[in-house]
Amino acid sequence: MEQVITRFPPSPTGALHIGGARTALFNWLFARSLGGRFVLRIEDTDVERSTEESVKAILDAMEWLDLGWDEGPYFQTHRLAVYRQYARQLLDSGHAYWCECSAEELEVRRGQALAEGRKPKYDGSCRSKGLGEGANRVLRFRTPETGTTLLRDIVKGAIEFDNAELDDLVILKSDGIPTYNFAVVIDDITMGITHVIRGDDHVNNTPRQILIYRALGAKLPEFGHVPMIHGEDRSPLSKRHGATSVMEYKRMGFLPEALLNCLVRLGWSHGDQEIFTRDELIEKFTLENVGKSPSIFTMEKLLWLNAHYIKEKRPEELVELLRPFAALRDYPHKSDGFLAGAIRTLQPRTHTLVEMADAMRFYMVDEIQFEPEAAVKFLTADMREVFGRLISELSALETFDETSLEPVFRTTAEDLKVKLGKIAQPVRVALTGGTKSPGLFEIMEVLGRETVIARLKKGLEYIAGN
RNA sequence: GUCCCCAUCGUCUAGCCCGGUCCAGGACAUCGGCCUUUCACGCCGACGACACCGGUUCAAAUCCGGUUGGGGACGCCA
Repeated sequence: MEQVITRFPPSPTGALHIGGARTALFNWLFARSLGGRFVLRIEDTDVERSTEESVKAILDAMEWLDLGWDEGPYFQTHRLAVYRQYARQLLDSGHAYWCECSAEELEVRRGQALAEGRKPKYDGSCRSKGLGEGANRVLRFRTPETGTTLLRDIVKGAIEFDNAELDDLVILKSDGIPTYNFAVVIDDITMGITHVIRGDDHVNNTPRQILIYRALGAKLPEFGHVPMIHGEDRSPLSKRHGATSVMEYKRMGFLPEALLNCLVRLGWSHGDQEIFTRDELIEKFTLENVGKSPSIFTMEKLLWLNAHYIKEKRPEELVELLRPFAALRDYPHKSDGFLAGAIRTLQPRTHTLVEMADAMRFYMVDEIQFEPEAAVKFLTADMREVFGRLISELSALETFDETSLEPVFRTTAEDLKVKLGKIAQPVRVALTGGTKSPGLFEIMEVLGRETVIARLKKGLEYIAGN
């Protein structure tokens, strides 16, 4: 069987967004699952809007998501000679002709047609003029005026188009640069693409592209049009829906595996399974299980998935991942071992790396701030005795860890005839500044005896000062 | 306007192709409970959907037609 080759062809007019990332993911998964190749191609024929920065941003995002490509990145602007050669072939075989209608003129005609409720298609006025190449002329494809073109789509099924609905599309602009519909076909042919997996906003382009394949006598690839991703208002995801760029999710503290897992489940499913490892996805992904209807992207499940992956990570890995987020805060330097210990206690209770970086504040700073309300409520005079007793017990403790700490608190509580819960909250406030935190004993083990005692004394000072 | 696509809980979806096992299953979110030194995690439970109308059939979420709703395309953008 012939080797599968898929491609992801972003146009570098902005960052890699959620929708594009999912398309890339599907192509990547499809190729990987079948032992095929995955090609990255930059569609930069829109010279006006394409930028270097966008190229870099897209590559960075692909890298962050770890969607590696086997070929490319190819740039369409580097392949102009190839397109011209095929355009020539089309011209020579009578499948294309030069057109002298100006862009302005066409704009007017289009406006009129729309206003009159007609389909705004090119009227074919230069079709039989037999024009040659010249300044300000574009090359148009001669679309058959009758008949139908059938698209057998892997996800949508068979779709038939009336050729009469199509018009003579421009394939070479007046500056000699190919248009999208032409360049894609030539690239997909010459790069040996076997499966074109893309957003279903392209289904209407497909019959035009199929016609070009035919005119060139080229073999058709398989097509799979996946539904688009929408925002909560059911319109296609765009800037006004908030974060749409992949890298924004990185900045918000999401893990790539969580984003990927979230994206793959938008439109695709494998029974009731929600969590997939990369290998599982490669093993289980099929185009047949891609749905036909558009889906809405929300952060709810992403947050849950991210929390899940954070819980699963080794604390040591999280130390690395957290570094850039910690650097954004005024934290003093701490050893990796200390960091790993702190992180381990935070893992079950944070959804994002940003949350975690914030939550670890009390581990990091030398002087913690008491939340006023918490201090007033828990750092009360009756805690004097408790704290005093704790400080001396703790100082005398041989080993200072979770298991040795617990009995100290239990016996102290018993001796002083109070419930453990009664002394836990005040200690928590003294240690962390607030009323919510990881388990008391795990915190203490991470913080270490010295810091714990120092903070208990600070608590005592606060009590004395009131 | 013309053409194309889509339609199951608030959201992501299973089931639909090959009608009965579905008074529709899972997950997220929400609410309640358990666990518990707080907050979480975890566990248990609740809420909650086949867009509508008609047809075919002994039987329809599943097949057919229409309606409505949503989306896409109609560029010398991609």
